[in-house]
Amino acid sequence: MAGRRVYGGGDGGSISGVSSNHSVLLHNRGGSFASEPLSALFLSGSSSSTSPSLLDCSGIGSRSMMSFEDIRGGNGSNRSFFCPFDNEDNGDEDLDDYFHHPEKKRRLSADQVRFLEKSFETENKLEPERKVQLAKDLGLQPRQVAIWFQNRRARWKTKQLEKDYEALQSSYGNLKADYENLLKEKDSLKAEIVVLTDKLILKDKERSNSVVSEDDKFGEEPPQNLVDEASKSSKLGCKQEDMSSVKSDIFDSDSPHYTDGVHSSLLDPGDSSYIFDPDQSDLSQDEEDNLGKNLLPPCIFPKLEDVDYSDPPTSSCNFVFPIEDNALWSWS
DNA sequence: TTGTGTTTTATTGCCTCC
DNA sequence: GGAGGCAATAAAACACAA
Repeated sequence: MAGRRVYGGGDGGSISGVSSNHSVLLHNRGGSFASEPLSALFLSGSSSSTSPSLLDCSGIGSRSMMSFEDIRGGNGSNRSFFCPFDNEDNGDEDLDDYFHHPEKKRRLSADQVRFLEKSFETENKLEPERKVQLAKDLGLQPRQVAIWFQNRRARWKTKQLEKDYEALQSSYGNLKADYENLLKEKDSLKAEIVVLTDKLILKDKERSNSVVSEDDKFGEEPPQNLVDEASKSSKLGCKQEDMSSVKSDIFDSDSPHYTDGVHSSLLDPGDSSYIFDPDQSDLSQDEEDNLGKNLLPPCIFPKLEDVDYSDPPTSSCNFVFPIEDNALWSWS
């Protein structure tokens, strides 16, 4: 490890300047290598009032450490970390095994893990005193306790990220459903507009016809006041810039507003201009001209006297659109 | 039994804090 | 500058299907 971290010293263990994991394991399992303070630490472990009873591994002598009583009931792989030679029948074999394969890892016993888990639930950070105490109680090196907590925190973080991801995913699903509902609503409102527009065009034609027949009564030239009124009406209804702002998104279901599925402007209730932004129109100039001149002739708008302007419209059926800075509202 | 994927234990290097 | 945390990673242990 290139001398970066010296295991043991600060953690209560002692590895006499040898810092590889290999050496740590030698110390753990072969107590004869342990320095005096480390031996004292582990041999005093059974005095802890909070720990389950910790056993000295008889038959191993100074090399043996302690373990939970019930850990010993497990299979070979569940032997106590510090008491790997508790099977008297093959003790020598194990001993031999350890000194020839000192790098072998041993998993913590189920009870040790339970104990650590409980401790982790209480507090997922480990103060030095607590670390030493836990190590004492479990018959582990403080360093091992620290590593366990570190790995446990990493696992916890991963799980937390998974939870957060699921929450975000479900939130996204809800937003998407809302968005799709809004799109449907928008489509139906557009259809409604088309129907009403047709009706108005029809009505206007009828009215024109009646005007023409009235004209017939007075000769070929219409009276000047009617010409003026028609001209005024035309200006009111078809100011080109007003019309483009009205038409662009009404007739544009593929507006760039919606290119990414969830558009911030759409979702932002503070952005009242999102529906009628003229810059967002993707119609050609010809189409726009047609919309301005033909599709929405001046007469599709009700005459001023036919509309109640006392309250701003809340329904799209009014033909006056509930938008801020709408030129239609600046007529009066 | 063996191959393979997953979990657990441990190391390394970098970073921050005191 | 040392201690400790974290991310990335290695490697042993384990689980399990074929």
